[in-house]
Amino acid sequence: MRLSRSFIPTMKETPAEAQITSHRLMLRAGMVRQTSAGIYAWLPLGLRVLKNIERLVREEQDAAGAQEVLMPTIQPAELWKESGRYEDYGKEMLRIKDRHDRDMLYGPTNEEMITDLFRQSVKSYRELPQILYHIQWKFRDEVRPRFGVMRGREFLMKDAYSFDIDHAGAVQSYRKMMLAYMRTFQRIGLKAIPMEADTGPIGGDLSHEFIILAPTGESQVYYDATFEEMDYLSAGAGGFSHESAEDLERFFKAMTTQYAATDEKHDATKWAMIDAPRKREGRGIEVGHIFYFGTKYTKSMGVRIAGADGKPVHPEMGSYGIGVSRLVGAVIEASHDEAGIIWPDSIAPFKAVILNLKRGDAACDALCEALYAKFAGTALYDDREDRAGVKFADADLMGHPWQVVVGPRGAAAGRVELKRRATGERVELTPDEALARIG
RNA sequence: CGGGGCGUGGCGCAGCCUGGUUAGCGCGCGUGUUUUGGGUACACGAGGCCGCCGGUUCGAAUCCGGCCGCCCCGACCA
Repeated sequence: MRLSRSFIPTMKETPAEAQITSHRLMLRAGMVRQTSAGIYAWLPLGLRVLKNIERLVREEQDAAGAQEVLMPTIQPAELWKESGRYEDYGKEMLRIKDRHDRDMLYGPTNEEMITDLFRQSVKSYRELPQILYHIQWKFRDEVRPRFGVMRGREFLMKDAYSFDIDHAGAVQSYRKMMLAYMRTFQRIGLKAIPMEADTGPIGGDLSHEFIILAPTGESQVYYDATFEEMDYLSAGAGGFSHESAEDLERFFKAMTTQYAATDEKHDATKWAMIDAPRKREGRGIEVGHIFYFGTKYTKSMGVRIAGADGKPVHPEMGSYGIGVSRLVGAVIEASHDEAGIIWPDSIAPFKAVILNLKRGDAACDALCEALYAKFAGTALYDDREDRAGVKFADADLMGHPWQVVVGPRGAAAGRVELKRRATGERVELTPDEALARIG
């Protein structure tokens, strides 16, 4: 994309409504614009990041054996009346009426709907286990939306639902999802820690929230450094496979025996027993939450399937959420500096930005065009007629992992400068060397 | 939902208390000159229902009332 032709409205100053870092940077970098309290429009740069996170989440869900579906945003109230949550959910649920005066709602979550879909088709234990997920916009009419996309009323969420014939199977599904989550967060470039959580309105008796560390987090968290040292992506010895019950068991044990707690569940006595150098504490942002809730919905909604002995059984369920749009803000909270955002390579909107420091200079223009063509759409080309300083500042602000700086001096000699955003390190290279380095 | 604050060109703000010419400043935007590796300088220019409705007044951005919107702190949440 050529910056001169793009819709990426960067700003030098921060709009007054934005207080926390990620919100300020997202507005300044031209990623989003607010349309109402807690409701945002995603502009090209922000949407690219959102899509990248969505892609990683999808890949890991698929790898764990979950199947993607897409449920509607608007749901009939009947399903919620059936489960009993139509009354329980309160004002957070946006209730609407259609032209026939039927009660509808904008989905805040999808347990009821997925359970309805399941009961329509699944009749036998032979068809289990099943894990279904979708990535869809949700609406929760928060009393007080804040922190930009991290606490919006409308948000993009990946929610998965597992169906198993018995408790043992449900636990297995739960562990699979937990592993998928740790892999997902690692790929996004985050250190996420699973912490035991209350189950809240969704109900159930086994639940973990996934928390990443960032100074602006909403709650105080404590955990053992072991979590940071683990590699959830490696396949060999020490790694974990979704397919192996032993691996999942070992993985789950590792996740639940090391100390990790939010301030609500913090146990000062246990904490005191941990070696000081292994203690990690700070503010945390919740980026995912998983629940096992057994037969809560299959009972209330009358779901029965044939068990092995031919007798009817209520399947056991779990649900698994990742705040996809929240992650965009959360990553920025965890990865930025004075100058702006620092994108992890895996979710960056562009691999690199090409800075043409002197548009109109034949050597610069030619070199930039050649580079831009080689990137084949994966780089942003700053071809604006602005001063070098403006381009440097915007490049840092937008946070591209690599900056390929093309100035008249270097261009004449066939050289460019490659800057790594995260470290600030710069090297002079030939264009081909730079391309190879970026990969 | 309790407490606090704010709404003035795209962004950041001043003006309001003490009503009175064409509503001002910085940034950004346009044109030109200048500068040419970290938000250059100068000149000229475009751009405003002063959140909305009503009231007071000869006269309202300014005073009064109502409404709407947004932000922050707290209680609550992916």
